[in-house]
Amino acid sequence: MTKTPAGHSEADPASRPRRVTASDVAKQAGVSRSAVSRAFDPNAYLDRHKREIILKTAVKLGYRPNALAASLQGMRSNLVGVIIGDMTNQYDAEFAAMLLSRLNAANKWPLLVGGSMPVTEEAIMAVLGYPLDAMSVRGGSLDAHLFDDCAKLNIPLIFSGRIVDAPFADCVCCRNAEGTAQAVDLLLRSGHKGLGYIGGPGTWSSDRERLSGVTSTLAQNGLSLVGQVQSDFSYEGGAQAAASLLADDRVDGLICANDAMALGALSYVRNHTSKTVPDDVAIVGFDDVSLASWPDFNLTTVRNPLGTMIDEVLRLLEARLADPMRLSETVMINPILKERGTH
Amino acid sequence: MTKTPAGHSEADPASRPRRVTASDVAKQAGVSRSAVSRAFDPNAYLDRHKREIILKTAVKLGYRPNALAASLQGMRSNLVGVIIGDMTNQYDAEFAAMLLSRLNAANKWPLLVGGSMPVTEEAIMAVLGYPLDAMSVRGGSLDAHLFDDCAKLNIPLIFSGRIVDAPFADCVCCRNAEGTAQAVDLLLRSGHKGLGYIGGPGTWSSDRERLSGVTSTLAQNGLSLVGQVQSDFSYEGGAQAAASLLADDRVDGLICANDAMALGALSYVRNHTSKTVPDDVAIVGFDDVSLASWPDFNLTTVRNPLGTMIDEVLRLLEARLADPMRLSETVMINPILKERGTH
DNA sequence: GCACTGTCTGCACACGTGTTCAGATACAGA
DNA sequence: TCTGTATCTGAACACGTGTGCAGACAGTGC
Repeated sequence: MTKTPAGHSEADPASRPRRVTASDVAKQAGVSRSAVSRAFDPNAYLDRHKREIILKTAVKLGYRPNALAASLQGMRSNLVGVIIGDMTNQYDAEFAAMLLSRLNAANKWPLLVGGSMPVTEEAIMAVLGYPLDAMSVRGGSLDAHLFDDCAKLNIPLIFSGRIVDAPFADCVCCRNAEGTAQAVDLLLRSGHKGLGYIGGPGTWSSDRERLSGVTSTLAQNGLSLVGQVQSDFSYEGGAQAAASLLADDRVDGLICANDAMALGALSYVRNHTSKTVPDDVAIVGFDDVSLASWPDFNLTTVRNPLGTMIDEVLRLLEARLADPMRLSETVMINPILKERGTH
Repeated sequence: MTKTPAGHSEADPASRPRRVTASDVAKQAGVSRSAVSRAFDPNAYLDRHKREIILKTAVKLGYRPNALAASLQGMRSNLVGVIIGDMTNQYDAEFAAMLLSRLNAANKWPLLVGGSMPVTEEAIMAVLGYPLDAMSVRGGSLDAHLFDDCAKLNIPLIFSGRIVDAPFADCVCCRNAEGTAQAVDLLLRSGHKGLGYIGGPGTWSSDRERLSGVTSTLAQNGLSLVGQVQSDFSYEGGAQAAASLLADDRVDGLICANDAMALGALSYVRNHTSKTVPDDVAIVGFDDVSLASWPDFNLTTVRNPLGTMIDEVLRLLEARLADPMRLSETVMINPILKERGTH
């Protein structure tokens, strides 16, 4: 751990584990460090010729202002924390892909928490150690005291797929109940009255909303669910749930809380029963992931509009950064029924 | 832009857009700022009682040491740049999901570039403005001068899915040619001799290697490709390519450079021809994404072992951080043929 | 009492940057 | 020559943190 300061020996640049600094550029170009700093600000007074020299030596040395040091001066860090659920889930992966590239395009740099494992609180705490401009939280369930921590650190929160009532927290969410209500209406119209529901674990509010859209619409028609299973949002889980629900011969329609489970159910019916879709069993999903429109599945589903969702997330983010004191805003997005071949 | 310093008025914490700082905690707890700093270092001398008080007020105020300010002192930033290709691609999404959560588990925080759009050079330059400990690059094609920039900034690079010869750059890559060679062998053994190849744009080395594995193995058997198409690694592209190749009746086997295209090809054969798989046409993919094993597809494919790949990426990362001067290491990973139902 | 050790503390510096501030230079107008 | 203005410059500060350093204090052995 000798930690040699390496004495600025220009001879062997590889032996210097330091980052190139503005002082290095200044020394090399024969100007003051302030001048280097000014060279990167188009509005600062600086001799045109001198600026040219500085920028040229900066390129030569590979200098790049340390964004972190800059953020100490009260500048924006342009870092945005992004808490992603389970990217092995199709919809979350598509959401992440789009959100991340949109953030990049807006010159914001996502610091990611999550991926395939459940997000731990230590992970969130660790990432709060960085001076984030904001944090985007996708679905999931987080302890409420996290909000307090973020509030104390002045880090605004933007939720998607979940409504949270907290100051300086904005939300964008799908009208889940309306979506599943439309799905039920569709199945009733196409003559399927023995409906089974494949839901998630019920821990997320959006999950519960989707269920309530089903039950209330059935109730309006004087009906109720024939069967109901809590599953795990996965393809395999959907297949298992379908197996259990279809053991009851009255079931001639399955409403699923997401597409992955709907695809699993569809696969189960095709490969493990003698029934046909949609004549014997209708299946409707939720989300409209790209797979749903593949001819192999051609799944009827409720579209949870990804683009609109992310447009709103970014709009809310910009608005919050522009005015940190603005009132919380919640945007509700209308789902769109996509009628394909499974109803 | 009045930029009020907000005069430390404890009355209205919401009007103070500053982050809670070690000095704030020190003032509140009646100790010196150094003591606060030491309270977070378990090995530092500090009165046990005093440490307790400090940690308690830190929690109350929501204090969290600014990791960025700490990184100025020569500490690791624990930030790792991650350049992801196209996460709407199945394999890349699975790769990203696993890599990101593994990084989290290792207390490294991924700063993401990319997602669904091609990665721009400006984006990479911008993210190099942060004091990254390292950068992980997945496949794709990046300008060589990027390597120079990283070298000048002392940011080690770790490539996956691509071999790059540069100092302080480590690589982990699949033996692509061997993988497609196994696939060709399999098809020849099962009696398919009229092979067509669906490749990528040919800009990535791994893409070219997969092709060469096909052609060389065919040559060893005195054969050659009946047809060949350059596509775009997508499901739709695969379907189109299959349509074009199968116009030639001699073609009774398709080797695809990735699973997405193989699934597209499979779908085309099923839905737009009278041929059956695998009797009339055999199809083999590459990667073994989770969809490939779904009963709906049951795709024979060459497994590009994700877990092993990422294990190695993390091992190389740790090794490089432990010894920045170590020689470049390239790890080659053996693909595994997964025989399912399409050959 | 003296020397020594182990524990504890605050001051002061360093890190790399943006920006203020006072001063310098050059040039125009009177 | 003097005043004023526009352009330019470097020193100095601030940001929030970790840590070296010197000193303080208490306890122990002689």
